[in-house]
Amino acid sequence: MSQTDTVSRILDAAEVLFAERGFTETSLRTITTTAGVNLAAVNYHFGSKKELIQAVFERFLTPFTGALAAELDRRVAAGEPLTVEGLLESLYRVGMGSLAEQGRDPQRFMRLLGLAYTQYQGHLRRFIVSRYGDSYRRFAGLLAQALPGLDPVTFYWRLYFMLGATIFTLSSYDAIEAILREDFGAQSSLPETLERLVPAAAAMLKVDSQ
Amino acid sequence: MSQTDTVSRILDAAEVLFAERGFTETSLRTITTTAGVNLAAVNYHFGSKKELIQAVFERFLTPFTGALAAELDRRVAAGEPLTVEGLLESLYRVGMGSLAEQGRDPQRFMRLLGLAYTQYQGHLRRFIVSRYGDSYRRFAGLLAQALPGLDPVTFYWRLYFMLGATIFTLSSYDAIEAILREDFGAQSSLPETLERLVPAAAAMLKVDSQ
DNA sequence: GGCCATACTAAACAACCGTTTTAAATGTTG
DNA sequence: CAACATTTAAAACGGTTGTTTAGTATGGCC
Repeated sequence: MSQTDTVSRILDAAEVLFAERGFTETSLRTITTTAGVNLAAVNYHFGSKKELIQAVFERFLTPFTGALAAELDRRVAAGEPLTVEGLLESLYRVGMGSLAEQGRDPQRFMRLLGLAYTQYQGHLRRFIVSRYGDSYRRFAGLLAQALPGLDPVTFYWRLYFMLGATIFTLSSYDAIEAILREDFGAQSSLPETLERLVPAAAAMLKVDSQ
Repeated sequence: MSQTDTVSRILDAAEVLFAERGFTETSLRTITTTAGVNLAAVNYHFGSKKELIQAVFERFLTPFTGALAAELDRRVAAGEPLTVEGLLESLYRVGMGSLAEQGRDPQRFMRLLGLAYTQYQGHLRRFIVSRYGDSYRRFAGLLAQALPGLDPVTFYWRLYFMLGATIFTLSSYDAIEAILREDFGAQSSLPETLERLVPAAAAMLKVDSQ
């Protein structure tokens, strides 16, 4: 078993288990046994549990923000007008695509993003902000440009409303979908849900202040 | 020290600490020492940590859903037309009021609600659904009536979008407010934020499907 | 005062946690 | 093949967790 094998087996198991139960609720022993590696391997390869958590986020946020930057570059270079709906579509499409092509589950990362906000892990928030703050600010800036005349404070509150609706809904996607399927017999796919989310989120961002 | 004293001191401490750090990250020893009671008191009065968590939720959800029911009754009895904005205002006003009058912090309960969704505590979700599911369904039903012609599946997805925006934003209210205050020097109160949230959430619910 | 149920306390319990240590195995390079 | 650095392995470390036990105090009632 080569090093990269052990490392990625740990990351794979940690990713799934963290998304399922959270960080504190997942022990290194659970991770290493489901990964089929020795307990001490985590501390050997990652140093500590904190650094393992950060590595899990790094592995999906780096390709994601990279793909988003490329997509935004492409649109800007092509001179396409950047509308609110267009930007949201880019965000969601890249989020789905950059993960799906690795055969990984988009909902899982939404759950992880939700945990990063909710859980009591100061180091994680600091890590994400310092590492990916620029990507966030660029997207937010373009979105603000697509909403001229909106005062900045209102814009940022609505940006958080939008993030909340997105992260919260998609991180519970499987549970919500199961409820709706049971109550209405109508099953909906993740792309369909995103097609519902784009106009709804756009309407929230664009509504005239009372 | 009377029984109710010890019980409510434990609940007070647990409420604050749970909201701050989550359930697993808060030990019974931390709770009991900040409450100034003996460690064994939790198991004596509540049975287990799980039941303490449920008791914390019961103490604020029961008055909240009660006040919401009364408010909805009042509006229905008065023959007031129930608009989307009106229902959201009722929801938020009751949420603020029923807690503020007890001198408790509304954001704290939003954080707890957010945790109930995010954290890996199956018993909690089951407890809340079985205990307060009726209140939820009544509010959702009235909101659906205020949105005639909207197909049910789309309505429910948007309801979750709205819940996500609300819970997510308000549970991180203090952090978001601090960021905006630093970047724009404009400080906003919780009522002001809810005034921004009502039209934004209403617009999301009401937007014509593409 | 004597009795009894309720409430509290101190101490110990077994189980689990993240991490470290020490040693064995493996792979790489001269 | 020998020497070396890297990786894996088993075992133990000290510390913390939720819970239980056994004993003490407290307050009301006959």
